[in-house]
Amino acid sequence: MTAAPTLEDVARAAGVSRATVSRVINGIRNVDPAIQETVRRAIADTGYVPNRAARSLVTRRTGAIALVVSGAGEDDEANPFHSQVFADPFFGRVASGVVGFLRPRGIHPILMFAETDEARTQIISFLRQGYADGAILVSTQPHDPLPRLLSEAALPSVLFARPGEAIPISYVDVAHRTGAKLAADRLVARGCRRVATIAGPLDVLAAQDRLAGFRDAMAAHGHPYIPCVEGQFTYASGEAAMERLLSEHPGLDGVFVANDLMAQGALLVLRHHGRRVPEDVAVVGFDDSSAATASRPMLTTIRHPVEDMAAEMARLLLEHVDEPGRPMTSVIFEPSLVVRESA
Amino acid sequence: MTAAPTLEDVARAAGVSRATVSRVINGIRNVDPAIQETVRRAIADTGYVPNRAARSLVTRRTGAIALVVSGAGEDDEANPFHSQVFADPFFGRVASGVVGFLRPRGIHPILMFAETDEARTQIISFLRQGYADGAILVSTQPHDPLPRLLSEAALPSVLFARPGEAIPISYVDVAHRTGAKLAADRLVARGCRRVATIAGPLDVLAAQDRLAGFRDAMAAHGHPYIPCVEGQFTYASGEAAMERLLSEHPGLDGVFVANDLMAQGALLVLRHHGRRVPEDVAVVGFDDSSAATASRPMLTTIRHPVEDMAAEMARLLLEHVDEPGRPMTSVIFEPSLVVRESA
DNA sequence: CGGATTGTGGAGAGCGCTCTCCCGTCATGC
DNA sequence: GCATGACGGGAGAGCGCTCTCCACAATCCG
Repeated sequence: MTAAPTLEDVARAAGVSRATVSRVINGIRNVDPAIQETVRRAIADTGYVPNRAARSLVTRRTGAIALVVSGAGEDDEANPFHSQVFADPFFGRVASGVVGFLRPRGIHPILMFAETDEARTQIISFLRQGYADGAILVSTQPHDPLPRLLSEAALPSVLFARPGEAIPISYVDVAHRTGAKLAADRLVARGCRRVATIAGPLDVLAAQDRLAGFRDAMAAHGHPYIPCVEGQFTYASGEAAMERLLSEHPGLDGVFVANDLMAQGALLVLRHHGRRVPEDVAVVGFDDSSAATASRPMLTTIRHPVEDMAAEMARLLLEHVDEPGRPMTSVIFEPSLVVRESA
Repeated sequence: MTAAPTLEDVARAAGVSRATVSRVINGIRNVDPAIQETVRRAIADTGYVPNRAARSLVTRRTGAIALVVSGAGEDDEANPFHSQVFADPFFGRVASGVVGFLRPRGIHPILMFAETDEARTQIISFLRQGYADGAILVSTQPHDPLPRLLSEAALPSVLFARPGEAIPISYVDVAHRTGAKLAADRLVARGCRRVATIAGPLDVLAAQDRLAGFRDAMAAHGHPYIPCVEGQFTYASGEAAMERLLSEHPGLDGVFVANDLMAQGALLVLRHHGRRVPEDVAVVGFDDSSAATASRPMLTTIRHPVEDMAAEMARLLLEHVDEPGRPMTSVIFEPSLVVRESA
């Protein structure tokens, strides 16, 4: 195999200078149409393909972006973090949204996983080396250090969900309060009178917002006091919270659970106590995750427009890459109610 | 923000030449330990990170590889190809296997989708530009042109499954005949005496091998004639094939179906005809896809070691990248029987 | 009609790195 | 003793591209 043709070769074939060929390729400045035509033919004849490394070297752009999934799953040999991520339909929706936006623009995402501090450091180093121009970060961990690291390294990046600490970084999020209100409206519309809620860990912003939103909406419906038990967004904590709620408020007829996983646990406990769902107790979850359709009865829940949010992340990121000085932005999306069986 | 430090800066700080710093970083040739130490300190002090573009330019390596999913799904606005891919657990297993191998080596895959000829051409162009050193290709389409394009462009690549045409390209595959034999053994062991099979489209190699392997194994068990109906690997074709089989051989008591999707269709038809599975008719599928656990009764099926296969693809690819002249290789994996409810 | 302005192409300087030479310094062997 | 070679370091030539600067021609305006 002979060496790949370079700009120089094309220029020689077309009888022009290297600069002119570059201009034609990049469509920068005006070039005489006749010369353009000659150059294009020369490119086709030589089978020229621009060398990305050389271009990157001078433009300081790679034309690639990283899709980073950060979190702290129980990472072990048999079931590593990345495998858990792929098994989660949420990630599929994010990736699909990102790809949908980036692909028409000729950009392909680089997949990275950050489940340990070492991995996170490595990712920052990779980005600084210029493997990608920026990062789209999906964090499954409440106090992820990666947003801060990205921000400090001044790497263009966009997060899914508002960061826990106040970090100058762009993000997209869902209107948690509106979602909680949808849940409240649904429960009230079904005629629930004694409503309680299982909140997420209250050091997580999303959990705070969902609780506050739910309480506000219920208050507006004339229910100023809503019993609440805090959970940890896990299945087991959902069970425990439901047990407690049931023992303290045996007469309840409606529960808003701050995520589907806990709701799934709550459903099980309700059944053990002989409560029928939704006849005796209506349950509304949050997230529309796979747990929502996996549980019996299937969960009525609040759905994020994940694909749209992911596409918006990609759009924001490209803006930041193109215009480094640009101020940080956040875009909030409206969730919707998905009615299934549980409420 | 000041400009990122370069090798030159580090060299100056350490009081050595650029070449020496480069040698320390790349661990090439011997460098005096004292000088090494000085250089390392200088690197830490300056916060130096090598520039990938510059390195790529001279080494002609990117240190990145592409994970390409090619196919021809019904791609439309509402449900684009990439979204179908992410929804498929098979892809998740492949990606997970690839990532598991590549990540410890500091390599992150670039995700690419090729569902149209245009996309395929673009991918070849991307690879030729040096976005990645090679490609891992998972093709969901029997007569995919991409393997040939990759081979012709002399791009290091490894396929999942043997290509339809004879193309000089490395691949990993599963021993379809062995898998079919496992199915035959299972049916015979359950006492099935009147066994039939639903094959895949016989222009697909895998389908041919599964059929041939099944017939050979059944012949060895003393059943030289096995009725067969050809399907298209789709749910609907599985239904149609089962209908036909049942009408032509109403007394059958065992079916080997060449993939799970068709088996799922077959199961439904058997139920409609009042046959109990597995009591009246035992059914064995192939692939251990999500359809296997989604169907009722759950399918006994043949499982590929997908993660291992994917990791092997990555390993082979890196070999090809490191040693361009290396002959094409194929690695065949042994499938296993997963016993569930249907047989 | 002259000077200013605009439009178009070429020359050439790097971008930051690797890697081939080359040179000086020792240890080695006859 | 000196030729020989091994070893460790420096000098510098590019890798292929973009982009600034410059030259030149054509157009414009007063």
